[in-house]
Amino acid sequence: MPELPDVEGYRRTAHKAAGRRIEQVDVVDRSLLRGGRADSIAGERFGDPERHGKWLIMPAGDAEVLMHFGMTGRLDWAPRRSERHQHDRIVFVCRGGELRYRNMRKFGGVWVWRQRRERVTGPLGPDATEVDRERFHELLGGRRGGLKAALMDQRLIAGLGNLMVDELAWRARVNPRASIGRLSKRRIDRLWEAMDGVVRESLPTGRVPPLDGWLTGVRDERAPHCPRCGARLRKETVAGRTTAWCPREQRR
DNA sequence: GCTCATGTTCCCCT
DNA sequence: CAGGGGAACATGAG
Repeated sequence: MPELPDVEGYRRTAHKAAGRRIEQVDVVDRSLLRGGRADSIAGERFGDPERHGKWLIMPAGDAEVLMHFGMTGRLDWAPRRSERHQHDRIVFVCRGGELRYRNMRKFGGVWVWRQRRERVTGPLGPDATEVDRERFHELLGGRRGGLKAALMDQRLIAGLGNLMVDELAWRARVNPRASIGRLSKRRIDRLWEAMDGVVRESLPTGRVPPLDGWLTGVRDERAPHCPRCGARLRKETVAGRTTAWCPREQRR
């Protein structure tokens, strides 16, 4: 699940732990604690959580808890002692409840970190919520290669994932295989407007909404059709990921 | 048994 | 150096 809006939802979940004392950290699966020592934040209080792209950052005393969710991660707030899920890998037990980092496939992980964030996250571009039209043009301007790969690149813009990129390309009526260098200013404008709309409308939902009128609403069907024009959608691998688009509206 | 999955990284080419 | 393709990571669902 986790793209920008999903992680934004986890940030809201994490906020329930803000201001609370960390009684203990249960490292159920050691392999998901990718850096730092979990017991070093016992007794500290969580601060207000932040999000940058697909990263969730929780201050805890003089440390930060960095979380990445891979493809199957999530975060839950639950009463202490209530039954845990099979894939709850790291649990932050607080007064009044516990924050549970769950991850089935074990991509991503948790860091208890006191050094430069970038050493864990790698270089990240601006969060997609903070890229205005002008900045978008600047970011894409110096770039060659395919559109899809560029928008998925977290170093360029942080937070967009496979579903969102397909969604915004479809909304902008631009082919995901398009070469950036050959896109008109007008098309890049349309891409920015689509990105902005998809991001804004997804944020409150906590996911890329599979709504009527969204590509995400139909892409998982066996024979999906374009919600606008009804053409049969294409599904192929682009930039290494399963990509859905409308061959009638998103021509090369 | 097989294929596919909303992410990232690393290696090898061009 | 910039990009692209493919494999790997780990685990489940269909």
